[in-house]
Amino acid sequence: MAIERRTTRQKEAIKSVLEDQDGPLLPDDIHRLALKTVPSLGIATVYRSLKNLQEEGQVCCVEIPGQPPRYERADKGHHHHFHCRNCGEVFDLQKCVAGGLKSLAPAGFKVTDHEIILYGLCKSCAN
Amino acid sequence: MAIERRTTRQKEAIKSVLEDQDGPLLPDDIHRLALKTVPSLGIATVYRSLKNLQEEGQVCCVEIPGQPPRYERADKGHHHHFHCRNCGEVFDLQKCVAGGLKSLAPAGFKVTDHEIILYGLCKSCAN
DNA sequence: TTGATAGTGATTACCTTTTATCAATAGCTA
DNA sequence: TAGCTATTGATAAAAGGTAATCACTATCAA
Repeated sequence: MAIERRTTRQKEAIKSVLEDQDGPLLPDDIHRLALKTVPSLGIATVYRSLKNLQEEGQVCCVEIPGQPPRYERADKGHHHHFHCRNCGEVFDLQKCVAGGLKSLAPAGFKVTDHEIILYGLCKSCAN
Repeated sequence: MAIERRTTRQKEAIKSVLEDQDGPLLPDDIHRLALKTVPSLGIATVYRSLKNLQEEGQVCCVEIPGQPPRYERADKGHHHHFHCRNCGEVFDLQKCVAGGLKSLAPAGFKVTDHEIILYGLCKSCAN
């Protein structure tokens, strides 16, 4: 039988952080932000909750090459990311130029999926 | 003063593997392949050599999200990669549709660089 | 050929992120 | 409210990849 789920301040705080997010966050960022609501929150609970939220399909994982996984709400639809080389923050991009991408693959290859990451300087770091 | 570099069977074997490569390889792959030439080759030497070759600009690092770094020759020019979800192998793509990518970034952001990764099934795994 | 020393290989240590442990706490149902 | 048990938090420990150590080997200039 499925395990009974209980509502806790910790889970609510973590979900709230993810709902307010502007781009994908590191577990540590989520921890730091949720501590404002639940000062006793442990990092283990953050990892546990992220795992559960992922299984429930509420949260998805964003991976930037060479970096640990970040997490964001799963209801944002298809989009990609911008990684600032100065401050390290990751931002969502609004549109996707997926058209033409499949033509990049060699003959016989089946493309199901793609990832685009832009690098550079974010607005704050560019000035 | 710069450290004197010596030519060794180990380094030659590793360079040879990288020259024959068809796509980026994991340190472990390089080790396994180079063992055919130098049966005593240790993994530490592979890491050391890759570091040196990178510093010398002969080799560059390819990172696929959620995976350890792979290495390939640095003389291939700008290109991207295809990652097979079945066998895990990474293949080079020939062309790049970088045009229009910069328009994805929000106003004020400075794009210097980009990464495109296609996912799916390679020729062998697709049939 | 020889000697100084760069390179090697086996191993251990390391680093960072993530998971397991376990006693204590706190939701929730009856 | 009581009691069962899911959840928590602190901590230890795992996992994975990479770098450091160190005695030994092998390259290369003289």
